[in-house]
Amino acid sequence: MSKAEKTRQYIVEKTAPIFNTKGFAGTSLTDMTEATGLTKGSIYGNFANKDEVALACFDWNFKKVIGIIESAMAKEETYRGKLLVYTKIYDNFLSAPFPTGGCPVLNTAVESDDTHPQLKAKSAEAIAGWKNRISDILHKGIESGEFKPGLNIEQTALTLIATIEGAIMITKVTGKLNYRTAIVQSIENMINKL
Amino acid sequence: MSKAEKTRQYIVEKTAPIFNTKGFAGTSLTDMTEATGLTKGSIYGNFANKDEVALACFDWNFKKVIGIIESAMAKEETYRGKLLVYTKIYDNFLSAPFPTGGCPVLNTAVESDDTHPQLKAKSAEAIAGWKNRISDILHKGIESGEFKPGLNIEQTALTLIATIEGAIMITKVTGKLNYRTAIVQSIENMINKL
DNA sequence: ATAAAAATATACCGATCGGTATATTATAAA
DNA sequence: TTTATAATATACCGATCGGTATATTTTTAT
Repeated sequence: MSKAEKTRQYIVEKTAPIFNTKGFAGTSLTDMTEATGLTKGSIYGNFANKDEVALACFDWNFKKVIGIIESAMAKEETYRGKLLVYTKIYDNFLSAPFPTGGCPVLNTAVESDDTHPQLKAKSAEAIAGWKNRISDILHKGIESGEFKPGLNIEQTALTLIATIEGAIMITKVTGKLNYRTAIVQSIENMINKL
Repeated sequence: MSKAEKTRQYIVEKTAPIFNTKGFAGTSLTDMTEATGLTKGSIYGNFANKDEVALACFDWNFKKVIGIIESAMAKEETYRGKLLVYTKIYDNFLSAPFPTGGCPVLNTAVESDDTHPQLKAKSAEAIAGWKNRISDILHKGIESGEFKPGLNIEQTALTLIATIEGAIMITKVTGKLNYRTAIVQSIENMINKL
């Protein structure tokens, strides 16, 4: 890894939490120089503009989430157990090692859908990938006889994602942990009925 | 209504769609003067600062949503029918007369939860009110014998809200209307099983 | 160790940011 | 119709915005 690659990585690590909390429009170059201890010249020697940093930060934040989920799923033997990872892990969604600022998909999607085509595309791609991963689990679970054969795979996957993201939004803005508990309960019920 | 009150109202009407699409940080005073045809002096003669305009705009956008839902619910005779209004109305969520930019609760909650305490408080209040309105319907529906007596009211209300908001986020960012249809289907199933 | 190349810092750009003091115009009461 | 007052426009403030040309320093390959 060259010096430039290390610095690129370092910039992303330091600024990703800022973009995920303040958003793209709310994050300034000054925020970025203060967080990294680098100068504008250094940052712009490694990235073409603010947009490129934000895009790299989204990837970084999203990969972080994926990594946490995938590694937890790997420990589960049943497909139902794998799906329940979402409810288990979600209890720590507002604390480390999850990205500071909450779910990057939710944050980025909501800010960018009318304002930033590139970030919007990345969010949409993230959701599509997430949907496919759940669909894959559901498919295998049906084949193995764990889930009912009649279930609508895509509908179930999308509903799971929608409910999880809605729960994150509600919990973060109200600060009510019992709200989270209630919704997570519903998700568990949903998964256990598959 | 005095001239000033009219102007205040006019400013809110014209800028509310901008705040709801670009967000608080993404909306500039220039956006506001261009949308209203007024000058900074005029706007700041009616509002103390940008924050106050944004807060008034949130109220305006949210009341608009409430109004649409309440009037549709009034036409329904059953409590199940009232709940199903959410699924029916949601099919038009991305078009008029809904606020430009989508659901103001979702948009404002996600942007403000780590950045703007006043807007955060308003979003949280909106969700609390929404939860109470659904809870009220569920309660009356149980009393009338329409819904099963054993159901968890708060949990059901919160799950409904979470799924609806998640669906809006997913639909807006992916642009896939069939995703919306699928999730709305799930919500309908949920309501019909109450 | 040296020289070429790459990475970083300095110093600056014009534009726009949110906000305001003051002058002008329009409103409303007498 | 006049006059006091309220509402709006003008012109400007310092600060910050995202971005860049150039100088300096640090890597890296020889």
